[in-house]
Amino acid sequence: MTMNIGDVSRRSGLPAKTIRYYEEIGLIRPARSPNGYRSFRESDLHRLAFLGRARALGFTIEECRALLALYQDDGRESAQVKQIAEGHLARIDEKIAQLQSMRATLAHLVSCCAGDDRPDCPILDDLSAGTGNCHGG
Amino acid sequence: MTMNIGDVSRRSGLPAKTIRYYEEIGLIRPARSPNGYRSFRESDLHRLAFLGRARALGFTIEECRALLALYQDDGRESAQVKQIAEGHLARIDEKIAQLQSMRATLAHLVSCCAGDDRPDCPILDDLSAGTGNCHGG
DNA sequence: CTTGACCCTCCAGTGACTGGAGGCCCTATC
DNA sequence: GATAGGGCCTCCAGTCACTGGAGGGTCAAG
Repeated sequence: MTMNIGDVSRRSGLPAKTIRYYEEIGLIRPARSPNGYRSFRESDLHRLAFLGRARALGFTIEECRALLALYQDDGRESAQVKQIAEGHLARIDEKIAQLQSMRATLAHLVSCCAGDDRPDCPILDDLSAGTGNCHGG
Repeated sequence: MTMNIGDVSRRSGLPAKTIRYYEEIGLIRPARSPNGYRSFRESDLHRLAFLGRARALGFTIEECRALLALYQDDGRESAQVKQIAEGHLARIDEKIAQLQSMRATLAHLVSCCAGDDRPDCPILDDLSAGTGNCHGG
């Protein structure tokens, strides 16, 4: 009927530690067996799976909390959900842009570095001087 | 001749807190004035600028430590530097791929959501069921 | 002599877990 | 009845790279 933490861990793919943590911060409220063990129902598992997917999409814990609340709320407006998702999407785009900028600089420096047994290194030169370019420039 | 922390902060662009932290973890070793203030030389500032640029490229603190050590080491081989940079580049590529995958899923879901005052929401449907698709395919 | 800007140390918090110590519960086996 | 094992519990500490704040000393100007 109900499951122990190991069962929901296997079925949700979330580590038991993470599930305990989610309870601690109030994302789930599993019942307790007389022996003190957490006792999960299917609805708890469903909630955990929801959380696992939302986290896998990169939503923060607080966004997950908000999404869960909207999910439970029959009077929600889909605009509220969309707003959270769009905000997150914008954050992702920012991060991608930042990483791509790093990547470009770094790839250029790497391509300039001989990578042999001599000490000359355009990577260190750039970090040292901040010129931002090497021979291939 | 020497600078206080506020000066190097302005000239390096790093917050004073960060500079103190870098000292605490042994990345820099500024001298001290009789009054207890940190007393930075140009060489300290140079080191901090190096750190700032390396961090801006996303290197971890430990990688920065290794890069600084190589920078100081006349007997280095550029291959050592290149290896660190290539490792970091690979990590960046991984992160970009992961973010782009998230982005694709999320953008699709967002495009499927009406974002109006009705409760129906393909984003929540997906998080709830994990189907990974909505009407638009 | 006071104001204000600057500097100091130490402690706590961030996000989202993760690892580990120390100990209880339950089933199976000898 | 003792023991071995696996699973569960709580609580504390650590991760990464800072960041914020309390509480207090230092210094130049007016």
